[in-house]
Order: sequence, then C-alpha cells, then structure tokens
Amino acid sequence: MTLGVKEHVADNSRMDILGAAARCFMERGYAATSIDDVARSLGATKGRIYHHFPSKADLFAAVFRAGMDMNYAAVRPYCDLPGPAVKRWRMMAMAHVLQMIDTKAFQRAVWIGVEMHLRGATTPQQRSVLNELIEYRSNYSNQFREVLLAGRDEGVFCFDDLSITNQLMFMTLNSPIFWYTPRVGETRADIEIIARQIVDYAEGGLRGTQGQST
Amino acid sequence: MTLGVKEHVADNSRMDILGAAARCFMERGYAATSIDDVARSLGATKGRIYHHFPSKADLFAAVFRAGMDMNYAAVRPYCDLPGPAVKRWRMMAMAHVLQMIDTKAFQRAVWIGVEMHLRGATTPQQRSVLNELIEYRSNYSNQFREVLLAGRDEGVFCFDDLSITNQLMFMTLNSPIFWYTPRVGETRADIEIIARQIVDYAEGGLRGTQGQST
DNA sequence: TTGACAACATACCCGGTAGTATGTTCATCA
DNA sequence: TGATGAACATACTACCGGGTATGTTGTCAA
Repeated sequence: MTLGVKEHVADNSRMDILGAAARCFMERGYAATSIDDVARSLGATKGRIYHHFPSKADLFAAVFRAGMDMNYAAVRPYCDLPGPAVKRWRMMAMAHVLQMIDTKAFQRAVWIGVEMHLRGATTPQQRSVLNELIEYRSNYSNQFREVLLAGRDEGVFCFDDLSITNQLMFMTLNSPIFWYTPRVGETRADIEIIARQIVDYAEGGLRGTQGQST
Repeated sequence: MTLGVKEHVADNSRMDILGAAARCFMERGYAATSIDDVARSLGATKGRIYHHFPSKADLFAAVFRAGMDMNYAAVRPYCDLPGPAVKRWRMMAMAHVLQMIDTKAFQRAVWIGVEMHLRGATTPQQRSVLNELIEYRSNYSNQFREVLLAGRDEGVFCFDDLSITNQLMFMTLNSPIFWYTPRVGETRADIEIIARQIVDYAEGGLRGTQGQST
C-alpha cells in the first residue's frame, strides 16, 4: 500500500505548485494572478500547471484546501483537551496564530477564497466547489465557537452575540496574515512573543471590560 | 466664489461614479472590476468614466481618498476632546465603526488600496499616488496611536508593542466592512448595538487581561 | 443666433490571459 | 528492448478589458 518513487515525485511537484500558487495569490490576489505567473515563479510553463490542475479555479481550491488542512492539523491536538475552557482556548488560539504566521501564503489564499464566496463566485460548478471549502472552514470555526460558549458558561468569557464575537476573534487571530513580515535574525521566540500579544488581545476582548480593576 | 449650476451637475456626476466604483470594487476587487462594469452599473458607458478620470488607477485613488475624507470628518470632532483617554477613545472608536458600516463600500476600497500598497503597486507613478494616500491614512491612524499611548500612561490600557496593538485594534474596528450586511427592518439602534459590541471587544483587548476579577 | 465647450456615447486597437492541442523526453515494465 | 504513459514544454486560439480616437448632443455666453 506504499507509494512508489514516481508517485512521490509527482506529489512533490504538486506540492511545489501549490506553494508557488499560494505565494502568487498572496502577492497579487486571485484575479491578477495568471497561470503563467505561477509557472514562471517555478521556472516552468503552463503545461506543468495544467497537467496537475484542470483549471485556475481548481488550483486555487487546492491551495485553499491545503491551507485548511494545515489549520486542522495544528489545532486538533488541543480542542478535545480536558480542563477549563480558557486554557483550552489559549492553546487553540496560540496554535492558530502560529499557523497563520508559519503558512501565511496559504492562509491569505483561504482569506481570498472566503471573500470570493461572500461576494458570490463566478461560475456555477466553481461555486459548489467553493461552497464545500467554505463549509470545511465553517466546521473549523465551530471548534472555536464551542470553546467560546464553554468559556461563557464558566463565567470567564463575556459576550452577547456569538457570531459577531467569533468574527471579531478570528479577525484578531488571523490579522498577522496581513501585517506580519519576517524580520532578519528573527528567532522562534520572537515570533512567539508576537503571537502571545495577539492571543492576549483576543482574550481581553472575549473577557470583556466588566470586573476590570482599573 | 460660489459654483455655478453646471459645476454642481458635474460634481454630482463625479460622485455618482465614485459611489458606483466603490460598490464594484467592493463586490469584485480591483483587478476583477472593469471600467465597463462601473459604467454598466450606472447605465452609462466607458466614455463617461474616462471623461472624469484619466485611468482606472486614478478612479480607484479617488474612491480611496473619498473614503478617507469621510473617516476624518467622522472622527475629528472627538479626537481633541478633553477628559480621560478611554472616554475619548470610545467616542473615536464608535464614530469609526459606525463609519465603517455606513460607508462600507468606500472603506472596502480603502482596504483594497492598503493591500495593494503592501504587496507593491504596479506602475511607478501610480505608486507615488498610492503612497500619498497611504500616508494620508497613516496620519489618520496616528490620531488613534496618540490616544492609545495616553490611555496607557493613565494606566487604563495595557499593551506591549504600539504598532502591533494599533494593527489589532484597527483590525477589530474595521472588521464590519467584511461581515456586516444590513438586515431588513434594521433600525439605527440595532446598528449601534452591533457597533457597541465591536467597541467593547476592542476595549477589552486594549485593557488586557491583568487585574481581571475572574 | 452661433460657436464653443462640457458631457457624454461609439467604435476601434492591442496587449494579456485562460484554456487547448500537440509535440517531446524519459523512466518503467512486460 | 520496445512500447507505453507520465510529466512536462511549445504553439496556438479566442476573448476580454484598458485605453484612445472620434463622433454627437445639449447648454451657455457673447
């Protein structure tokens, strides 16, 4: 049941394309990115891309899916942990933020996909593909909704509308995909300091301003 | 020194174009929006657009500038008010959020412009135009930076890096441009309830989690 | 009244891009 | 060893969209 050498080579090539496509989509957006751009950034031509992906929309969908797969993998270890909700939330949030930083290009593509879905995708069958991915992302989001509700039940989090709060929280946790850029000589510890500030801010927002000492 | 009727008509036509362009840019993004799209949404043709704006990039820049002008107008009344920083911040933040909701299309265009600047605009002289607008926006942002620092000096706000915190705060306050959509039968009070939740979340993030009772 | 100009519409050009059709090369396997 | 197919490259088409060049119409001022 193991894969042969050839399959590994093909899979690696596919992955390389996904990475290059993610960078291109991040740098220029979906519409402004041409298949030739992606190919050029690989030192290849369109033929290579269209050999692995039937269309530009499918390539983009694959990038989207790969990004979400990474997110699931990063957060899943923490979302079934026992103990207080806040602690579990912090683990999940930290993993999520670090994931945003580490796989920024893919996460930007996910963002672009969500935006495209919100304003209504172009063709009909592309819409169904995108809808499936959006639902995939929605399930991911639900993992956080659960822990948010648990935190409110425990009296730690304080918010009114769950949907709005979830939006605000993800907006915060996702934000580094827009403004983070790696600095020269930056260590893992530096990145974790940044991530901690983001998580702290989000936690403050979720706890609200009631019961504040100052 | 007053304008004649003709000038008023011309100005109104220009404004109509700006509004339609803002909606198009919001719905399809910059690259995917064609001049014909904007014209069609006005029941007109390209000629009308190019009569008022020399290029697509200039049209976009005008939308950007108009959006920022609205923001300045909305927030300026509050940013020189005396009293505690938190109170001043809340007034400014509330005005900003309501502005995001009320002029969503223009604010989305501003966002798109910032994104374009971050990844490096296309042509050389467009880049200078965009740079000027980005600086315009940066000045706007500085009004909030000042009140953030004042709030920290007063011991109310608690954060480490000012730039990161400012990013997180704006990410929160701007977020309705992405997920807010007017509901049928929605009153002004309903909108203010939403805005209040956003401002509350942001305030919680700025105050941090230290000194929390729970 | 007329001519001059603003405010558009129409018609056209041309570069770029998604997608296709057709080579070409190289490894693998019978 | 030779044939087969994967993994590309090359060449081409059709179309769309920014920009321009050129009408057309209504208005106002002298």
